[in-house]
This record gives sequence, C-alpha cells and structure tokens, in this order.
Amino acid sequence: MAERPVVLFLMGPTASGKTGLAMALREQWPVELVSVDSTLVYRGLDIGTAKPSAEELARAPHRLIDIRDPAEPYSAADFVADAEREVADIHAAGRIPLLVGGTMLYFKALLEGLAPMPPADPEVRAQIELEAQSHGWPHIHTQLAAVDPDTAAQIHPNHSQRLSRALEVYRVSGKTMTELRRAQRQESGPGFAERYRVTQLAMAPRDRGVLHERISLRFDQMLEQGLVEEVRVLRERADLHPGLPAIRAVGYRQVWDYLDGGESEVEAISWNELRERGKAATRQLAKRQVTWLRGWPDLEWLYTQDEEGKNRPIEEIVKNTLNYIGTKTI
RNA sequence: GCCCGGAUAGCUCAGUCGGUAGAGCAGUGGAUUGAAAAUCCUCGUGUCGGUGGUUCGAUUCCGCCUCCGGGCA
Repeated sequence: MAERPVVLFLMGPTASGKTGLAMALREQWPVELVSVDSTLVYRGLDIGTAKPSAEELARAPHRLIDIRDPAEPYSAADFVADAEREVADIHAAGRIPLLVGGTMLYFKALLEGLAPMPPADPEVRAQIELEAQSHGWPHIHTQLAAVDPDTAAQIHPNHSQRLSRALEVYRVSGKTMTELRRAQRQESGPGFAERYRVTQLAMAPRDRGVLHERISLRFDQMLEQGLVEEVRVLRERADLHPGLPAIRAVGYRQVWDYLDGGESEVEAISWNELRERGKAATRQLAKRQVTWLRGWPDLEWLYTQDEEGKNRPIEEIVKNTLNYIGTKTI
C-alpha cells in the first residue's frame, strides 16, 4: 500500500501571525494554502477579517477565500466538503496541502468527520426561536430531554444555539442526535487522519498580553484602513442583517451597532466605545481559540516569542517549522 | 474665592435606616458535530479618596483636607 499523503495544519488564535508564516512557508516548500476560516469565505468582508491583500493572494493563493456571498451562510459541513476536495486536488497536482486558519471547529470536523445530520432549516429554526421567546430556552431543553435525554444532558438549559440545533435535527429528520452520532461511528469509512499523515502546528505568543497588544494595534489599523466604510457598504444591502453569520463576525457586528446608533442619541456608541468593544470582542475570540487548542491532541506549538519574551524573527520560526515538518514527514 | 454634586472592583455605577459591600462591562478558566469570529457555563476582598471626631463599632453620621465635575463671582 502506498504511503499516506501528507497534510499540514497551521492553527492559532487571531492576530498570531499565521498568514505570514503560511506565506513564508510557501516560498520554501511545495505547499498549497487552504484557508480554514469561517469569515474569510465571505466576499466583501476584507479589512475586518484581516484577509490577505490582493497582492498577497496573487503571490500566495489561498483556497476557500471569497467563496460565499455574505447573505449566504457557510457551515462546518460545507467546509469539510470543500476542504476534502481541495486537499485531494492539491495532492493530485503533486503538492502538499497546508490548511491554515483559526476556526477550530472546522479543523475538528474535518479530522473527525460529522454525523449524517440534516442541514440547517431556517423555518424550523425560526419556529424554535419563537417558542424559546415565549417559553424560554429551558422549555426547549425540556422538550429535547423528552426525545433525546443523552444529548439534553450534555447541553446547558440556556444554551440557545446548541439546543436549537439539537431539536431542529430531531424535528427535521425524526432522528435524535444521539442516534445519528451512533450512525456516524458505525457507518463512516476511514477518517481524515487514517487517509492522510496529518501534522498539526499551533502558533501563538507565549504571553497573552502580547496578543492583546497586537489585537489593539490591529483593530485601530482596521479602522484607519476604512472598516467603517466597508460595513457602511454592506449595510446598504437590504438583504444583509445582524442575524447573519457574516454580519455577526467580530468587528463587523460592533461597527454595525455603531452605525445604528447614529440615529438614536440614547443608544449611540462613541468612537472610543467602538474601539473598546471591537478590541474586547477580538480578545474574547482569541481566548476561545486558545481554549480549543489547549489539550488538542498531537499538537506542535510554535511560539512567536522566546523564553525571555522577545519576538522571534519570522525566518527563525520558518526554519524551526521546516525542521519539525521534515522529521515528521520524511 | 464661594455654593452644589461626586470620590466604592481594571472601567461605569448601585448600596450599606451605623454591624467592613454587589451589579453590568472588562478579565479568567471551561464547553463546543451544518451559525462557531457563533452560542453558552464558571469565577467577585476591594486601605468603600485622606484625616480627625461621635460611637461598643464608621465605608455609612459630623468637621477639615485633597482631587474631579458643574454653577456663581
């Protein structure tokens, strides 16, 4: 049997420097980049998502960027299908896929697969939302517990989104998540990790304070580069609203609120408040990303600082990364 | 200079009819199977501005001082 093809993952919190490293690696290794990011998929969300510039993309193309209109939600299942296709395509061209990004659920879904569940159903979702509004989420939890006690036991009674999804799955398919996850274990073929030799890297500063500082500077830069104008353009479209995943993205939601406040004095958000809220939301995102990564199995950490807290030059990180990849893949 | 109002958690503030205090935000740790940059859970001791007085006991009442608002000169 032929040796399994190599796949590289590069994960890390926002503002850790993943894109820079990925592009540097591409210059020295036969890798092709695949973006693993739930917001870079949307066209027109550029500044606030820290999307690589047109010049950067020309020099180092990323797949799965700008593949969706902001009105059209993208999902973990969409990602798994797209990523599987791109990985196969890259291998067919004799290159090595480097999946780079910060959406850990997407990495996990690709690695472990998803249960054969029905896709989101907007009408069922709206109905559940309505029921929750009049009776509260704990009532939804009770309903779920009646049909799928195992799943209900794993979801907090206030956890709106996961409760909604679990009940939605049942109402749409007539099967519980528990049953469908059992089906996943029994019926699925070899998983991603069985088909490929996956090397997983995580990139981050040692010290969270450093990340916070970078986030602060970067959000101000985004504002200088015209983030508000970018959101203003999105707001002009009648079909976009804060209920969409694209508009809920960090930065976009806060600017949307800021522009909302223009009319009503009471709720108006000041410029400084916008800056604070945008930065706080980004810090919280980074924290959640790090939570995913702590305890993530088979992970090689690339720290962007040395033990004394000094920033390591990108060349050094590239060199160490290539050394590590070399030992794992040759 | 005078008058009024403030001074309490990193920030905004509530409160204690006198028995040493608690919300929101921020932060922290965690969860995470088609929205995931989403959504949800956990964690609250801080010379209650300083100083003197009254009191068994003062962050709370009174005096003075400092600082910050606002007003009058």
